[in-house]
Amino acid sequence: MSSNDEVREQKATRPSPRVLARQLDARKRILEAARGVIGDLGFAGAQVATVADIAGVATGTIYRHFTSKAELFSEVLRAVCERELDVVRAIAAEEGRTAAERLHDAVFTFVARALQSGDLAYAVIVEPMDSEVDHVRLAARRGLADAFAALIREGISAGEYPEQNAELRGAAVVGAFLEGVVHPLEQSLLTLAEREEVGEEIAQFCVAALTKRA
Amino acid sequence: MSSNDEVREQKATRPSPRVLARQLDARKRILEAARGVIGDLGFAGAQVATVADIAGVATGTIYRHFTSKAELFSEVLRAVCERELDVVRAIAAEEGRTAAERLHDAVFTFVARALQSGDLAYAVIVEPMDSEVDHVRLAARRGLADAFAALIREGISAGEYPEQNAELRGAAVVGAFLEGVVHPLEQSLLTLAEREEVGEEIAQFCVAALTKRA
DNA sequence: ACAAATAATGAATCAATATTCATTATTGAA
DNA sequence: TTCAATAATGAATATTGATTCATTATTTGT
Repeated sequence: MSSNDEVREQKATRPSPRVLARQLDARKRILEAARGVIGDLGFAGAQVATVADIAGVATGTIYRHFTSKAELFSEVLRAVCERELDVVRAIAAEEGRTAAERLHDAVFTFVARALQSGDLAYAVIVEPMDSEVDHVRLAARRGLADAFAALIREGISAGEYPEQNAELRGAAVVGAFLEGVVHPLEQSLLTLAEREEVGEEIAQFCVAALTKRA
Repeated sequence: MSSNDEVREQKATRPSPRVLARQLDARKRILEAARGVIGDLGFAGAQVATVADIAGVATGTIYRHFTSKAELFSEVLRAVCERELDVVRAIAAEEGRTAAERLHDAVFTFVARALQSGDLAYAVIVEPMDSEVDHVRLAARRGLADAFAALIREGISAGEYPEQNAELRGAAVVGAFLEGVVHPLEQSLLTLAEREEVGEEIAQFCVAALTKRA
């Protein structure tokens, strides 16, 4: 059957050699460009054509890597959120420290990092876009809330905290520090010292919130 | 000059009698319809034509009352937010109770009311729409944050709370209870008892958060 | 009741971009 | 080097729903 009379169709070019690398690179450039555009113009000013321009590819090329604008931006958002979630999880998993200490550090670190990233954090946390993209944002919040809920449960087991609704309080902790990030962002850029001051204040707020009232 | 030769243009119809009332009514119906649509379909499904249908007017009529879709929905959002803000302010201003008690009640009440309103609360708190509408949402959050910041300052003055960044913590309180509202909403409708349980948990969380750690 | 004026209507238009796809450039095997 | 196949391009198209506005219905003052 190799000498089939329909051989014409058999020619075929193999998938790729270094072309694959080039494509991978283009994909990466597109994602980077998208992240940059979100940071500079927010979701509001993020057009596919702009991203293509900055990435140095044609508009149509973006659709060879992503099925839609929403998918592209979802991917960006997911990546950003996942990195932050990993940081939080890593701190939460540190050994030899109380749950309260780790919770404090996780909040402090998240806030300080977010304040440093400036407008990108704003877009990630609150700026609306597509409902598909928004779904990613909600998932990220849920991920954070779950991580903190787990930490709270640990604290309860260890006797550091009184019995309480860990799920709900995990969500409240997330709400508190996200708003704590957005609030200063609406003013202006902060210095390192200011960022740490905000992070510390919010972290103390969250730790205290889990302690039983008199 | 009353017998001017250009009198034709002078005829004129007076502004209105009961027509004014009818217009006022239409305006109210449009706002109510818009609020209803937001509750049922969210901002996502909120089309001008749908609102017009429900209000019983033509699409074009909406533009005789509001300059744009964004203005219409901004107005709805503003009204909803203002009512809630008034409730919070009223509780914050009650006399003969500690700042902590009033703060507790304000949070409890806000959460319980929001959970009762269901999807409307969701849309008001987190669902994205127009950037103009979003501006109203942010303003409302700031309004709430300011109200709580004032309450915290009062608590500090009264010696109930230690020295702290009232601005920032006010924002954190708002973030905490808004997320506390959204979190349960993502699941299902709650009974009165459940709503109060959530409200109580979040209120305790917020009050505790303002107390200095050991 | 009539005419001038205003109000309401809703189908047609517009706008803003995401998405497509015919065309052109590149690539890989013979 | 040549050719078939794949990749990239970006101008043209499609979509979606807000907004307009010519037309029709109501009002008001005489």
